[in-house]
Amino acid sequence: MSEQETATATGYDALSAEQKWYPRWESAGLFAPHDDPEAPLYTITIPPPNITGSLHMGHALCYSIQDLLGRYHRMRGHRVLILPGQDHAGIATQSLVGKNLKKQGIDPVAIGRDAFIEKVWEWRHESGNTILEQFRALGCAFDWSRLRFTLDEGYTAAVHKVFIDWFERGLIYRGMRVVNWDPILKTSVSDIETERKDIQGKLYHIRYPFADGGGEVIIATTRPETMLADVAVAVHPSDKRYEGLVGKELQLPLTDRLVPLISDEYPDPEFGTGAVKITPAHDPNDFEVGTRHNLPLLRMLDETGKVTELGGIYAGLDRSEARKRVVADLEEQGFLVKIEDHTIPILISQRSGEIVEPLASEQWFVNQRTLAVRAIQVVESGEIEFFPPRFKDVYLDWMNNIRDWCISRQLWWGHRIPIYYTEDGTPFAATSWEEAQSKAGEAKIVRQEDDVLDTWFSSGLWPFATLGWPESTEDLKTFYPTNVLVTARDIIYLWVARMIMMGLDLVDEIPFKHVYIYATVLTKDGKRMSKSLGTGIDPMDVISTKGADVLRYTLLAQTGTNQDLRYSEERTTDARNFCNKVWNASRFVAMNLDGYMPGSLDQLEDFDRWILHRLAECEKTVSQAYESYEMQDALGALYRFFWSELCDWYIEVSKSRLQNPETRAIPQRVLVKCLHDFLRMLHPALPFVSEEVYEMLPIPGKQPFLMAETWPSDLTAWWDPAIDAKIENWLEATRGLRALRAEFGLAAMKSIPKVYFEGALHGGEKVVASQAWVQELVPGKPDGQKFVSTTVAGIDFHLPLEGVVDTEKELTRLDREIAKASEELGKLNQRLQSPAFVERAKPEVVERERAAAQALEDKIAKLRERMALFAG
RNA sequence: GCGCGAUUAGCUCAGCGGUAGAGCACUUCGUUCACACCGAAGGGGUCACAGGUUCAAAUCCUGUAUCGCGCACCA
Repeated sequence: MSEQETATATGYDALSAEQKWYPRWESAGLFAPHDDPEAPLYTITIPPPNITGSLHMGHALCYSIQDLLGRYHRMRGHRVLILPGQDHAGIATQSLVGKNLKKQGIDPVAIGRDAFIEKVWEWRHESGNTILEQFRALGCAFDWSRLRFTLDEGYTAAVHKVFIDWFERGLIYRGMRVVNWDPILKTSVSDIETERKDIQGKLYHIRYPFADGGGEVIIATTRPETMLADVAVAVHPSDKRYEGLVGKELQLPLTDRLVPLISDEYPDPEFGTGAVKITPAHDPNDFEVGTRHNLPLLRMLDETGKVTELGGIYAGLDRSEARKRVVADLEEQGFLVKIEDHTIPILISQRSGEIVEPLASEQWFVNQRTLAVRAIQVVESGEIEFFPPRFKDVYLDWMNNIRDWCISRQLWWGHRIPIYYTEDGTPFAATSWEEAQSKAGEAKIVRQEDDVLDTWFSSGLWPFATLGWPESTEDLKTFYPTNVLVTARDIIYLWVARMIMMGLDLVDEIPFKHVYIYATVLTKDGKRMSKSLGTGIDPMDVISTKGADVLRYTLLAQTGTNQDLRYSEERTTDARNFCNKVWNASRFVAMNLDGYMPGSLDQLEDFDRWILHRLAECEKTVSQAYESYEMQDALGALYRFFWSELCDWYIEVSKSRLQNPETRAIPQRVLVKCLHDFLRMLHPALPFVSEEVYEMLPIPGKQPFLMAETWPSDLTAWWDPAIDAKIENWLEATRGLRALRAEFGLAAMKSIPKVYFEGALHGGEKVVASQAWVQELVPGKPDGQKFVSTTVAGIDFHLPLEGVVDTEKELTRLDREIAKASEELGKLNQRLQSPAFVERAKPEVVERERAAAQALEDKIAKLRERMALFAG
């Protein structure tokens, strides 16, 4: 499709409007919190995007929501702080800069740690702010004066303090554990940096003979090469097949090692032969078995994925080559029993694309068990609330089964672990070499720990370290705890849980009251957007061609407590049309304000009261929706109010009043009020178009910016269900009459002279006549003319037709109507004739059904009468 | 294997105990002085399936199926 985006003279030009407002808001100082100490507070510390990041659809949604919440609460008069910042993103940044250097022919390893880190800072200053600029384009009203970075000075001090504190409390320890090892990046990686995948692999069955020559045990493995580091074979204590054999020694093939047959709960007797080779250094389960049985820890792979000295003749081979050779040799020497096809689950490292190797290595850990206790409590008690609530269980489930957290990474970019070692390897935690030395006393400090901390360790401090913790700053005292954390569901464990634990432990208060988990943005086919498949849509393309409001509307109008939403091109058209409608209708109002005088809203007509009632209804829905993270309900209500109520009816009905200087004052005031309030309610979602329209209207008490306006507060006074019912009746009558016209080919808006009616319109004659394009609506029945009729909302309309009425056509129409009404009546009567219904249903329901049945009977009778007339 | 979500008009979704709704798409009509990025009218659904509760079920309960998402296991 050729998207000819040429704006017509009457079309809203989003792009130029959007460029205009952001700098104006910013220079007016609207992004920082005001300093009224009496005002309620509203704080969000935004999830810090990676410095390597650029805006994707998930971000666009996440930060639009936060901007919406900020703008909404700002209009509510709250003291709003939306604090932005960035994460240093250890692995992502290090591998990106490393790659860049290699492209320039520089070997990152060769230049050394300090020079490399300098290069990273250079990159960070030149290119690390992309996403912050994109937030501005999206319209995010964040307080840039408080921008934080997880590696800035104060933040680093906070990280050190936590580490030292926890180390000295014994919560942090160093130990040998099996971790996810990326052999390309040569570092441990967290679960979130890996992807689970099932691949078609093999299951190798290998014979391990007993050392005494008496028989054998057959084990099965998917990674045969790891046998080089086997230290035992385990069987389940209840497994009868191995009774009496436990304790005997097995000759480990291809080596000269003997390993014991041990008994442990871990093997599943149902699987394979029930015997499992135990390789503690290369499998987390085996590691635990090894610990239980005090088995040695042998490593047959080094940190680059090559076979170690332990592997003897295989030493130096790559892990995949080693597998081939081991299998070949096993086969040749008669140890290989069989090879089966087997689906095996593997972990792929996101950064390198390499298969993650479970590998034992020295790492630093946090024991989270004691930290978890309060973190569980505050969620169970509801002090912290999840939206949607179902994520509470997800969180609690993980917290209740919490494990130790591996916080060390073998990288250069990040917070270097503040541990210093003496000659004999004793670690001291300190903020500096000097401090460590003084803690060590006599012993001499000889080196600092090389590893850096997991990025989540520092981002876990985000809600308070950004506010100045550990210093007792004004910001910390004022803005902590924050109100809400808006984030994606895949980091509930890695980040949300950590912030809660850290906040409670370090600041002694919850970090936020609400956790809102937003929906995943999918493609129009409901698939995950994928960079490699090219199915991702760049939100910046949408912003630069259609505008940020369009992007925001498309996303926000589909999000609430759902878990996915589908992004599609078609929907951006809806958004554009809506912006255009808002702009055009407002322009129409602006053009019809000749002689406009602000003033009180008295001497209102029914229609004025009706639209004000609908406005009040709209406000109620919108504020409730904004408060409960149901953005789609808010946008739906705004759309309906504006398009289907204000434009389709109120403006149309008011046109004649607006043309007359005698009658125009009131509709002018009502229109200005409706637009004023509507724009205020729309602003949090679509800040640009609302601001642009606000500018062109002569609003009483107008502020320099819509953004600085307050939320409409006087609307409950206009609540009027009686008027609503009355007007709804007129509208229904109008629609019925229009339909009748259309049925007989009388084009819409083409005026016809006279229509008769029977029944009560309660003063709606003029409105119905004008909106159904009838010059005169007269009571009674036409005399001596051919006419057609309809009954709607309890009123009969008779439409005289000049010339010859198509008798056939009219009879068919009446017949169809009778059939329809009869069918409905049948259903109602069936219900009403059932004694159970009449006795047990609520009286008002029975009454309503009775009335409906009566109305249908009347209608059918009239239709029959007309048929008789026509037939005769 | 366990858990969570989804299943309603061609598409995207709302409704969550009282006669099936919206937007888009579709059909017909309309160059009307805010808007054709518009207006009017209209067609289109056994609410995944099977049981149950109830006077009444898209809506509550129990299963089943399909899709998606987690968690655990996988030698």
